[in-house]
Order: sequence, then structure tokens, then C-alpha cells
Amino acid sequence: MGDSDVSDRHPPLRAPLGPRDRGPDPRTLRTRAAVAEAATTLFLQRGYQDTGVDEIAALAKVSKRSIYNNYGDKESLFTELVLGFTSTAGEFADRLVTGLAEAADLPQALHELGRRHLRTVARPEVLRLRRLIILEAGRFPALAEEYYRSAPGRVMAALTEAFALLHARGALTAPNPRRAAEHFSYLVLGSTLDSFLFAPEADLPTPTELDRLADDGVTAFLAAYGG
Amino acid sequence: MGDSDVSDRHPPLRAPLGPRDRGPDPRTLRTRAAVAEAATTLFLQRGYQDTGVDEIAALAKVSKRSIYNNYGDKESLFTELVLGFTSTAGEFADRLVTGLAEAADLPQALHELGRRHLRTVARPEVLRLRRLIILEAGRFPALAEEYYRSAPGRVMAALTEAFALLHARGALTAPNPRRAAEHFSYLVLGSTLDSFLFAPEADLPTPTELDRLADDGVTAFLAAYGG
DNA sequence: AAGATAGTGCACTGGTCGGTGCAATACATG
DNA sequence: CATGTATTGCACCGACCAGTGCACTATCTT
Repeated sequence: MGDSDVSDRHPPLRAPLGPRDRGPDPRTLRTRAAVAEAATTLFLQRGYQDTGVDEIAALAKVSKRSIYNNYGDKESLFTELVLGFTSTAGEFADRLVTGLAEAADLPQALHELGRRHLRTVARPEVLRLRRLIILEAGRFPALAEEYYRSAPGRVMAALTEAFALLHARGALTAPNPRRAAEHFSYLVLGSTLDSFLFAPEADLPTPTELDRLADDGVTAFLAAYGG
Repeated sequence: MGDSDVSDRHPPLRAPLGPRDRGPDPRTLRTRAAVAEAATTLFLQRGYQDTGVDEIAALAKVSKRSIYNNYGDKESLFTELVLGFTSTAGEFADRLVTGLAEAADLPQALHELGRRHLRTVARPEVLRLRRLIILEAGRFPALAEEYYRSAPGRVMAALTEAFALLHARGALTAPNPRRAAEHFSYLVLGSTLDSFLFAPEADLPTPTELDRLADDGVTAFLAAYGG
């Protein structure tokens, strides 16, 4: 791997916003936003290779040249977008598990956690992002690794920690909390994540079905790990 | 390397073989076998799009023209190969679960099943095939569906049936045997399948680790579904 | 040996696609 | 308004790639 960091080589776009600081050119802002939205849609739908820069330009109603002026090249555009979504996913991951170890009613807390987790993860954009990253894991291994660590990895780490605490307290029997976290995740999410990979166009389970899937998974988990 | 015999699995020209039947031209046989092996290697490694017909020809030490003469076009070559492997996988799937419902020692039988299943599925060719099909599920949805139904679907169906019987007999508490089958599968295979998708170049777990993963999954399953 | 059949080598077509060059223009800002 | 800069449109390059045409050679079959 050559380049260590693939980001901010173009307009940094942030602005410490000094008192008299002139913000970035509004034209650039609008162009970048349009490109980002169009590219996101197309990449998520058709993958990296099968999305042409001309298509992105057309959908964004922007000239192809502007894409190159703003993002350098197709790879940079892709990685910038994906890294953005990855960090969003990472933030969510952090929040998901907070408070679990302190819950008064553990079974209920776990059921709620499971439902929330599955509902979040089973949204089309999330599933598509996950699928996209898998599709491109060969071409962009660093992206895949980053995503894996930030999203499912972070949830897993948080769950592991919580289960370790709960085990110590006797609220759960999870001598191998890491394994318990894996089991929890796959029990709750497994089938939904999996079938989407093979049939990305198929209908998703309804919210009711999702809750049922989550509940069944959590119930099995509690039965196994002592609730 | 342990070269899996990729050859002669689809007999597109296998005549009924009469007593004095003239077999197919040996030149054709050797060409098709070489192409099949080379194409399999490359497709599994780099996917459909990123594998060039010229590369296949080069690796197979065969002229590009011969590929087209024998397989028509790239898509046909691809689907023919993948369908072949899919049917192989389907046969395995059938065999895996047989006898489970009649096992004297159910926990032990399940542990063995889990280990065998994971060991089989965690082989590089199998993981790569699975990944390949996911990668191309957008371009070849019918292939993906066929694979999903033949391989994991068949295992799932067989497990469901077995669990239903075991539940009726009181050896297991699985009022929703289908769900139990899903839980079993994801508990045993989940993490291995999943991490390969994101890091197809990473090392696989050692056989010892695989057995450990399977055992832990089965143990959790038994704890949940009453062993 | 002779004819049929399959494979070969290679040049070539046609299409796609990432990326560039440039002159004209729209727009932000002081 | 004047000046700098971002955007546009469009032609264009070069690389890549699936698939073809054809004359020639190698191999099988009788």
C-alpha cells in the first residue's frame, strides 16, 4: 500500500470560521454537494466499476470537468464518500450500546438494543453501503478494513465490554464475552444481512418482521447466555 | 497447491456412451478442461469484470479463439462454471444433515455437524465462490438466486426438517424450526463467512480455531434450544 | 493416406471509459 | 463595475476489452 492517507487533497471545505472569514465559494459548495449526492446514489446502486463519471455528471447536472476539478479523480471521489459514510456509521455504533451494562431490566434492554440495531442496519442505504464495501474490498482493501473496524467492529467491541461487565456481575454467563458479542450480533442480524447480499433487489422484511427477527435472536441469546 | 479438480464437471457433449460410441474429440476435451480451470482460478480471484478473456487464454495456454469456439461468450463461460460449482455445493448440502434426526447422542451429533459444516465452508474455494456470487449478484441475479437456493438454502431446509422432528420428539425445544436452523447456521458460520467478505486476502482461521468456533456456536445453540 | 475437425496466431473492429485541454461564460466578491 | 475564479461544453486522447475473420497448422478418425 502506497499512500497512507487518501483524504483532503482538495478543498478542505471546513472553515474554522474566523470573525471576518469568507466562507468557501458557494458555487463550489453546490457543485460538490450535487456530485456527492449523485455519486452516492449511483455507487450504492451499481458499484464502483459500473458507475461512469459521465453518469454521475449527468445525474448531478454538473459538468464532468467540475467533478475532476473538485475531486481529482474517480477513486478519490469514491473513497471520500465512503469514508464519510463510514465515520457516520462509526458514530452510530458508539451510541448503540451505551447504558446496556447499567440496565435495570437486562432482557428488556437487550431486546430493545436488538430491535434498534436491526432496524438501523436493515435500512436500504446501510445495507447497500455494506454491500458496496464488500464488492470493492478487492479494489479498496483499506476502505473495507476501515469500515469493518469502524462499524461492526465498534459495535462488537462495545458489546464485548458490556458483556464482560455483566458476566462479572453475574447478570449473564459469558465467560468469553467476545464470542458472546459475536453470537448476539449474528443471531440478530445474520439472516437479514446475508440475504440482502445475494438478492439486493429483493424486498426487505417489513418493520414487523424485523422486530420479530430481532426478538427471536435476542430470545435465543438470552436462553443461551443466561438471562 | 491442492488443485481442486475443476475439470470435466459439466459434460456438455457427453454422449450417452453407446458400446462403440466415439467419444468427443480429445482436443476439445483438453481445451475445455484447461479453459475451465484457468477461468475458475481467475474468476474466483478477481471477479467477472476484472478477468479478461485474454488472461484466461494465456493462463490456459489456449488461443482466445478456442475459448469462444467452445463457450460462445464470456457470460456463458462464467455461468456454466458457476452453475457447475453450485450443483456440487448442492450435493454436499444434501449429505451434510442426513442422520441428524436419528442420532443417539444429539449434542455430539450437532457438534460434529457444526465442525464439518464450518470446515467445509471455510475452505478458500468455497468462500471465494460465495464471494464471487455475491459480487456478481447484480449482474447475474439468477445465478445468485440459484446458488442461494441450492447451497445455504438446502442446508437450511434440511436442518429445519430435522429440528422439526427433534422438537416433536422433545429432544429439542424448537417451536419455530426454521428460525432455529437459521440461528444454528449463523452461530456456527457467521463470523467466518462475514470476515472473509471484507478481507478476502486475510488468513483464514486455523483448523483448530475453526473447530473452536464451531463448538462455541453449537454450545450456544444447545443452551438456547435445550440439549 | 486423406479428409474432416479443432486449435492457433494475429490483426482488427467497435465500443466504452477515465481523464485532459481549452476557450467561453457565469458568478462571487470587493 | 472590475477582477478573479469556478463552471461549462465539447472535442479529443489513450487504454482497455469483448468479440470476429481468416489463413494456416495440428490432430483426430476412417
